Amino acid sequence: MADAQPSTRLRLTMAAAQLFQEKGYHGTSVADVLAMTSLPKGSLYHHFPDGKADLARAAAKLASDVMLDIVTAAYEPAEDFTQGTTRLAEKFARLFERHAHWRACPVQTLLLEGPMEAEMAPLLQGWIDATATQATRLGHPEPDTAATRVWVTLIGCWTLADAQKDPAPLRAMPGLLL
Amino acid sequence: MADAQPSTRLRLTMAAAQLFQEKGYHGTSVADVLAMTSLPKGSLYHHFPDGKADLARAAAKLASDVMLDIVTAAYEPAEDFTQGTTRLAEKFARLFERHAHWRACPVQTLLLEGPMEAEMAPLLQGWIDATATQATRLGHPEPDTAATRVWVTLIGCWTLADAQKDPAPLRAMPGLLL
DNA sequence: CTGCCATTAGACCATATGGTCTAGACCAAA
DNA sequence: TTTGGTCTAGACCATATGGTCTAATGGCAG
Repeated sequence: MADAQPSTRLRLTMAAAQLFQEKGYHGTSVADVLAMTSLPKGSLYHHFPDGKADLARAAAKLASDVMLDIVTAAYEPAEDFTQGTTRLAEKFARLFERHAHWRACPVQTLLLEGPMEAEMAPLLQGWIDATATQATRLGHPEPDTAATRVWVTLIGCWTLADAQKDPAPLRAMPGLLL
Repeated sequence: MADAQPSTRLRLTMAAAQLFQEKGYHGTSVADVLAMTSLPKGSLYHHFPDGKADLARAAAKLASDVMLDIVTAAYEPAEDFTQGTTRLAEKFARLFERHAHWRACPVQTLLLEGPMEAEMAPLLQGWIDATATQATRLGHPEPDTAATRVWVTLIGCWTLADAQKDPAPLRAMPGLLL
């Protein structure tokens, strides 16, 4: 007891986020989402009248918010920007090790295929902006450039880690920025 | 007259490479490939008995070979490694501008979704190795590290460029390595 | 209790998709 | 010319998929 299950809408969104992250937009069927949540079709089309695309939007938003939380959690306790970046990379490396769907950046598949490629840019930019804010707070002289460098390198390392099925490139990432 | 169309097998492979690069494995149907080549189904399943997966393998190999050619063409005439890297980034930026399917790294979608994720790692590694060879030839002190850094940063910049629909991050990429 | 509304439930449908199969065209060797 | 193999052609099939529709269900305001 005390299950306190999240709302139906949130359950669908979370399952969808996980599946899209892992298998991409076209690789995930609405039946997959339904199976993972044990919910009937009616619920899905009630909460997301536009169906799969609608669900993908919500999932991307959710995933992006999680990313923002991770950025904050990484940099907030850090003493300087470099240390925060190292904490960030370590967090992603841990997630990579523990959960199959974290083997790829949450939004990468949705960015590459599927009907909402265009909507992904602001999300990615949001992560960069949040990182730049932290860089400013930590006294970095060029916050925007630094934040962009972090994310560009992070995404590249993530891709390499995915290919190698090994989080090592993620952990090596802060070293590449020096 | 002097059309000299490539073989049926090659036509299929090229079309598949382009479509997979653009829309991913699940986002591309065999009907799409057939439509692009104006070939009947029988030809496809004659040359690729295992169907779509078989075709994807050939397409990935072809795309990878093209990448290796581009690496060679970029570094061969260069005077030093940095100059070669700049030439490489510029080549991809040009392709990005001219062809829709070059908006993403050829192998990225196949790496993230589809049945042959595992087979992508050696291809990516091949590009890194080829780059390392060039780095050695050009007298770089740490060829392996340098080559890895180039590709990690390149892929990250490519992703950002895709999101922003602007090749600027690709052109800015060599500057990030200094 | 009653009526209303949001939600759940899942049968049902049209289409898209990957794949098979048989018939025939083409071509080179005998 | 015949024969045998390769390749083209596309009709055909089973299944998967996204989406619709109507019928319950449950809680809550009156």
